[in-house]
Amino acid sequence: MNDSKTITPEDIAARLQEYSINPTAQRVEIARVLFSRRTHLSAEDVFVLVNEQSSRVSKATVYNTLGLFAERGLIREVIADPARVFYDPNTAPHHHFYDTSTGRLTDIAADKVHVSGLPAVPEGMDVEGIDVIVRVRPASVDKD
Amino acid sequence: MNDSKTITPEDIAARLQEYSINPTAQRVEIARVLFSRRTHLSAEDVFVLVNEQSSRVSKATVYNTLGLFAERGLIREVIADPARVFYDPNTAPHHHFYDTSTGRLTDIAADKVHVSGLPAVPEGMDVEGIDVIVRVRPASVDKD
DNA sequence: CTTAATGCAAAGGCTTTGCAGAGAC
DNA sequence: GTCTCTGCAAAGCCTTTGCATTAAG
Repeated sequence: MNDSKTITPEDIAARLQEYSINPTAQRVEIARVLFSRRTHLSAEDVFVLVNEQSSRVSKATVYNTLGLFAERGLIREVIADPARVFYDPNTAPHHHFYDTSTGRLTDIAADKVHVSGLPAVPEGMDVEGIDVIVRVRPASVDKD
Repeated sequence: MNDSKTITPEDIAARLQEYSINPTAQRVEIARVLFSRRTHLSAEDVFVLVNEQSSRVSKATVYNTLGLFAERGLIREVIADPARVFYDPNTAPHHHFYDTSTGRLTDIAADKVHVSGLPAVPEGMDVEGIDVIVRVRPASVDKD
């Protein structure tokens, strides 16, 4: 329970273990990058940031680790950009603005948003989550 | 305005022209595939379906044409599956169930759904659309 | 003839995979 | 020593692009 901006490797390791993830050095580094920025990062972003810091982590490990984190529920995949997956360390329910001109994502706090009138899910299905993506673009000042 | 299931090439051509799209043979074929199925089709799906029918259309043309259609507003891109873009001939506001185990999309009529409490969009931005994607998975009967 | 669209194949970007080597206990 | 993780490089998809050919008026 550390709610300041300083996150220690031990905090990270503990968190990984809560999600049944063996906290290896690389995984801790990757998690640290994610949780210290608290933004939407692509695998490439993570790869760059991790290698900027201390350890060397290969691309394969970055991809595998992000997949593992997402599968275990430590982070969330955001599918909004057709070209790449973003990983979001914020697993609390929330939504996104997606700027179609730049591909940039911005958070929308979920407590402000209410989605009503959704039909029952198909038989035998469980809801995993609800993504609300508000697609925005620069106003028509500069449209072509 | 033809609301029966039979869509003639002339209907299609007229519709393309409403969207300032020059109705070539290939484009009409592609549009026909989309509007006669009224489902979410990937570029690959369209490619297969178009070539099953009459004319031969290359993959490049399928991709370029789908992009053109989407850009002009004739169809809508649905970004829900990290692996491929789906194209939706239904441009009326509506939402989707996304089965994460199969990648299949199902429509949710928009008139049933109400999204409230969205914050104002960032300065200088216009809302292009709101996507609500309800991610579902088979209930825990058969989980692994 | 002139302009626009098509098709082929190559290239490009993101992601996954196979397998050998390194690390942890 | 055994089991797991990591890293490299190759391969796999989906999609885009360059350019010559073809179609349209």
